[in-house]
Amino acid sequence: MRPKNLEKEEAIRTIALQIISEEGLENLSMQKLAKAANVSPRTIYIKYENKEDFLIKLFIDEVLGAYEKAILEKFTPDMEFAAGVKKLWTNAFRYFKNNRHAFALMQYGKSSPLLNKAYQERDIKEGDYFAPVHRFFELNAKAGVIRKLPQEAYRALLFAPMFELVNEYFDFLERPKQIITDKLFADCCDAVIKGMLK
Amino acid sequence: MRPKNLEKEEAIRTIALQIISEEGLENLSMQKLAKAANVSPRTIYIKYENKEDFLIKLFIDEVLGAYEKAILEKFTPDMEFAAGVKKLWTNAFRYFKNNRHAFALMQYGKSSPLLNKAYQERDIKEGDYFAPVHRFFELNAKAGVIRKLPQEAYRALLFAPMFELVNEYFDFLERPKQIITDKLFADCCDAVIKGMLK
DNA sequence: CAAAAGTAAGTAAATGTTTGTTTACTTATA
DNA sequence: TATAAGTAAACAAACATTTACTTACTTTTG
Repeated sequence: MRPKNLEKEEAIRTIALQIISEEGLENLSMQKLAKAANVSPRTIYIKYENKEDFLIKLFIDEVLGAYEKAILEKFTPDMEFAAGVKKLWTNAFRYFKNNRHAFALMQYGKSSPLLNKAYQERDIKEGDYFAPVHRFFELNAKAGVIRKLPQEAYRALLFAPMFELVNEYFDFLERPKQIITDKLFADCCDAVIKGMLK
Repeated sequence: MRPKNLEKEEAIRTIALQIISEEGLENLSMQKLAKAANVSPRTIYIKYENKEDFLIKLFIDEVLGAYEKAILEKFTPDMEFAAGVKKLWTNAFRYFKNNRHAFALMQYGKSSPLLNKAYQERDIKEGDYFAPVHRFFELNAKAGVIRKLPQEAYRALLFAPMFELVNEYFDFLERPKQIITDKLFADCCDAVIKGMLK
């Protein structure tokens, strides 16, 4: 049996993210992707059932999974609140800086019904998705360090500004001067922390 | 000369937003839209040059413009900081609750390169886009009420969590119990305000 | 221990469908 | 009656996916 060429599999995923990032999800076609990845359309369909299946797996495995892993590096739920939040923010900033294309598909995850559905299904099925972060909030709320709010509110207050800053960071890459520096990022993180404290 | 039917023009825009919201931007085609709006494809091309032109105008006029108008209602740059932020948040929440389809396209504005480009061009051309909010931050920073940060950081800290909460609000509409209540929304607004104060 | 057989990986080209847009024509009103 | 608004049907190009075939490797066999 002919063994599969792992380089081709990776090229398909990598180039898909590139096209989505540069031209938009609505401009990604299977034929265009195959051509750009130097592969026959059929090759994509060996691994993925159809386009929908491909996009969902790309989103969940390549983007969500890698993001989750990166953000939780050296983070534990029992960290002191400010230190924990700073760790999550710096982890995320570092990861996205090095994975711009993944960030683009991540953003689509918030608007596209297809990916949104995938996200919610995963969230329900895998109860331990971001579980350490859940637990981190829970512990700090119990200890009276932060206000008691639903997890959804914690996520909105803590992560939404971070995403927006990363977005701005990429926008400014195409302009003469970058304003989203590590210093500014840290200042914003402080503001978010302060807002959540009791 | 036969006068144009304004109802048809509106149907085109309304139904486009509906399709984008329910099936995603990538599933909106001109022929599908025409059929759904009970109109010949040609009719769309009377007013709009092509699909790109249509989407950009839909995004800017129907979504951004209406959002801007709604959010600035009874808001002035000289308002006291907490009161001003609360006004912006409640205006936005009310507007989106009544315009779910517009919110969907708004979210795409952050991911789609096409709409993103349109957004940035508008932002540059019309210097007074959200000018009252700009000025509001400027005044409060000068007065020493809030930290001094770039406008981009203010926007990230102030608006990003609000958008995320609206997003959650719509997600929870399809579940047994709504958790994004006016009360929770107000609590989160307080947290954001507190974080920005000096 | 080489050569043949078996097999999944891979390709190029074609499938029928849907796409954005246009053509040739009709309709409604100033 | 002049004219822009509107329609139905058509256009080539691009779409997702499949068909029919070849390739490259593993395993079995003589």
